[in-house]
Amino acid sequence: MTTTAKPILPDAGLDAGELAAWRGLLRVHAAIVHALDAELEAAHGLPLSHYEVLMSLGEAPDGRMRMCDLAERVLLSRSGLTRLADRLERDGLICRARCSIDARGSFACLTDAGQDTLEQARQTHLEGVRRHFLEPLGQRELECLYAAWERVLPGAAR
Amino acid sequence: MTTTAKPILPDAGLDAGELAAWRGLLRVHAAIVHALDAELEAAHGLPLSHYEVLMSLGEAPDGRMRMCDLAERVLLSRSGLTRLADRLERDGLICRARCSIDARGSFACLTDAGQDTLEQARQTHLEGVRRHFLEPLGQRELECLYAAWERVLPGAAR
DNA sequence: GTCAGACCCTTGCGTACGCAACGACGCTAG
DNA sequence: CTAGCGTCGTTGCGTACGCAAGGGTCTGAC
Repeated sequence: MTTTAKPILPDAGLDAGELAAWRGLLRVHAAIVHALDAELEAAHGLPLSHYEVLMSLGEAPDGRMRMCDLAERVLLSRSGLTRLADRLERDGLICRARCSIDARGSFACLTDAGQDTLEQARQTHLEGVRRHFLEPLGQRELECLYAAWERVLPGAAR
Repeated sequence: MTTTAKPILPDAGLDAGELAAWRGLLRVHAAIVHALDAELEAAHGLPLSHYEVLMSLGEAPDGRMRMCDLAERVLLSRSGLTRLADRLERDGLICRARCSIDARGSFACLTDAGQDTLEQARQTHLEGVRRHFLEPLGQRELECLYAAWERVLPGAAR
């Protein structure tokens, strides 16, 4: 508390402020992700994980991305993304395309249906992020969060 | 839709600062949780989810908690906790006790082995939380994070 | 040319989780 | 007492994920 640094014992527990910052991260993350997922599912039958893929593709040039880049973007393992892409392909929201330059790789491409779904779901998702996360925070907190992320994981927010 | 705050288009995307705050939350959470889990597993063969149960019990009076309270504490569904408790019981780290007051309920209780494991793993976990999360942040950022959590999810940090 | 090693995506397998349903039990009203 | 409803923990079932292994492909050294 009074100590900004730590002349504390090596195995000292966390003080109240540290604990609050840490537990808050876990609880806020869990609560918001759960709420966003539920809202997206209720409004469009689309899980958050699906939306995140569509959104990533929507932001990418030509609406397509290499599978390995996409996996990194949506915080999934490659095998995890393979199966998520399988589901999205089955639903007609994306399609795969062989990469002409590197025959090892393949692209995930947004289909027209995927684009439509993305545009509809986008409203719900943005509104949810604003309501659950951004609106309660002021400009000061937002800047402070960004600064914190940059210190903890440089480049995490791009 | 009728934007309460901003005079932006109804479907306006997030600006750079908002996006950074939001994406940072997702990425920082994923990175830290993954790192903590890997370190705990490497050092003690204990997944983070197991540790969180032991820690919660260790903080509770008499080292025991009702299953439903414990589930809420570790951010799991009741069924999820039932099976997690099964694994911990099989490993001898906790045991179940019938609740004499309410015969519907049961307690999860820390065993001696569970206490030992907790004490060993505690060092690793605290050190990880400090190194990955607390140390990069200054006192100012910590307080700001706490304030942010309190606005987003009052009481989230207790 | 070709061979070793790295990379990309997929697949087999094991595991962890949530939802819904269930039985056991507590609580309250009548 | 007992009927009705809510709560507690568990279980069946379906699903999502990661790790490790595998086949196809690229690259660079020789």
